[in-house]
Amino acid sequence: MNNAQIAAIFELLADLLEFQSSNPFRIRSYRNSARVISDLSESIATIVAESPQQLTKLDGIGKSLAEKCVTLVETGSLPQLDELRQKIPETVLQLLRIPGMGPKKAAVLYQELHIKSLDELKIACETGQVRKLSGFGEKTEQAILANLEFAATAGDRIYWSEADAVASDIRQFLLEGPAKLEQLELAGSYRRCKETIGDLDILIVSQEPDAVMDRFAAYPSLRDTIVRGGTKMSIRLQSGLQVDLRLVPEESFGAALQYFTGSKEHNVELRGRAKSRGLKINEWGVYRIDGEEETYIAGQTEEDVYQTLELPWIPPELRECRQEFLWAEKNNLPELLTLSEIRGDLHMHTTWTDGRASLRQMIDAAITRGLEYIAITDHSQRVTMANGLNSVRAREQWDEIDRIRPEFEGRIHILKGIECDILEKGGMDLPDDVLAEADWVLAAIHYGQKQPRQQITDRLLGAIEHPSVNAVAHPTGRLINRREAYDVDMDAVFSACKQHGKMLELNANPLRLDLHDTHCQAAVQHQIPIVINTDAHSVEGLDVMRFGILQARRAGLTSQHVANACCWSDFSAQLRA
DNA sequence: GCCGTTTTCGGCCCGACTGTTTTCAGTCG
Repeated sequence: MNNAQIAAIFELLADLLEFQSSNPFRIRSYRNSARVISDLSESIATIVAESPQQLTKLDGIGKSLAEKCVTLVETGSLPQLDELRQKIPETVLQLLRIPGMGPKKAAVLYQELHIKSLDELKIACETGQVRKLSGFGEKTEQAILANLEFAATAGDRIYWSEADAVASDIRQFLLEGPAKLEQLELAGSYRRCKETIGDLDILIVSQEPDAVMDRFAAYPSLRDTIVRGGTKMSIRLQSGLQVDLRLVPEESFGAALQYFTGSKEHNVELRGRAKSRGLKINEWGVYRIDGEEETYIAGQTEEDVYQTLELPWIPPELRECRQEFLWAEKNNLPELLTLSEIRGDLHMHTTWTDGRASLRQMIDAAITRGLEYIAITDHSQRVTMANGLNSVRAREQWDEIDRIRPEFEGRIHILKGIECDILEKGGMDLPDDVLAEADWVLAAIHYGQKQPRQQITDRLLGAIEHPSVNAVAHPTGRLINRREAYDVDMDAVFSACKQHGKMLELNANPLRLDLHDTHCQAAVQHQIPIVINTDAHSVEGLDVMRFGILQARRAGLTSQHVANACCWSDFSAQLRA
């Protein structure tokens, strides 16, 4: 049983306990542990095998949850979970996905009307049974009917890049409205630059709140208004995306921005720290508590809020309650990587295989984007679908690069590269003598992704040990929201990269973002250089670099950790070494 | 269920909005 599976079981337990209206803090413990376990780069199974007492050293995992981890690893099941499943059919959890439907209401529906699915709920609403229940009314019944269709998709998160496009559009729409806005900022997971976004949060300071909300209500792709109060309004777009808008006073803007940026876990930690100092933090500001008296002491800027806890401002990308408080306490926050620090891009395709732009077009586009060096890395022959290069064509392409290099002398350095497949049976897709002629070799798995853990791991280790390979491309193979990562022992991959001096790619494609941020952190701990590449299949594809940068920032990476943030002379020296 | 320089019990972040209620519970973020 791997970490993701254990985390999923703890999440399910939390859902089932919530449905039973168990102690909310107990539920939170399960959710916390799920988060900690899925963020962990070490495998729980390995810890259980080697030294199970280490489990309780993990933040948020105590005696009880540690025992459950051991049981799960050793038996693959959990008696407590089986018992709960006996009592509550898992399908009733669907009810919780309806906006406005929480555990209390869902439990009443299940207990009073024996409703176990969305279909049954629809019939009960249409026949007017729901309104008769205590605590329910006609409006609730109508709201359930109106929200039922969202239940199927609720919880679906969109890519950060998509959210960014929507956010920019709404921002512009609001700024162009008649109401004067003194401040406008997007908060939430969008501001933290998470891989995927559940909804958008907008904070505004304005003297004309009604006019702002009227403008918001007139947004062209609005589908309906969910709530509208004095300071808060929520809408749903036609795409299903929810957008929350909040109006805050000037003196609260920083506190609100901090609060609504989250993460929840970061805020819980922050408020705990405030409490121990006799302070209280909410979205309106920081208050000193003196008996019954509450005195506002800060809140206009985020810096002010952190300052009251003697902490420096923490970049939003780091606010996940991982290491940021430890860094901040020592005034040792990393100087996070920026796009302008990137000097090279070492993974891109051309019309020689499945790229849409020619070799020259890609080179020109890289120059336009200010890159100092690039590697042309078309697919190898195994990727037949993409017209992958065999030995002959690979050498032809490299000869072509040799021929045109002088034209670009002094403008850009071009590496003769290849994205060479790691074959299903193990080994590289091109002969050693061919690979030895390349300047830069990426090793990648495209086939046999469903193989068992040991087989995938062995294939990767074989590639890492190969003398011509420089880096592993998209090391886990996951596609966000579409395909799970293949099952691989990342600890073994890290050790092998460290031992053989190889790099790991952070693929900047917003669908991939592979390595995961926690893997990047683990790689840094192993002193493995990260190389952030676009994997561009077109000229425009080179522009996804910025998404890779955001991922790197969330991992706490600085230019020191990233190989292609080096200038050409340092990078080429590193290659020769 | 976790945690501890208020340490083995008693806390655990906090406020807005809605609908169903006559003062508040449930939900959400």
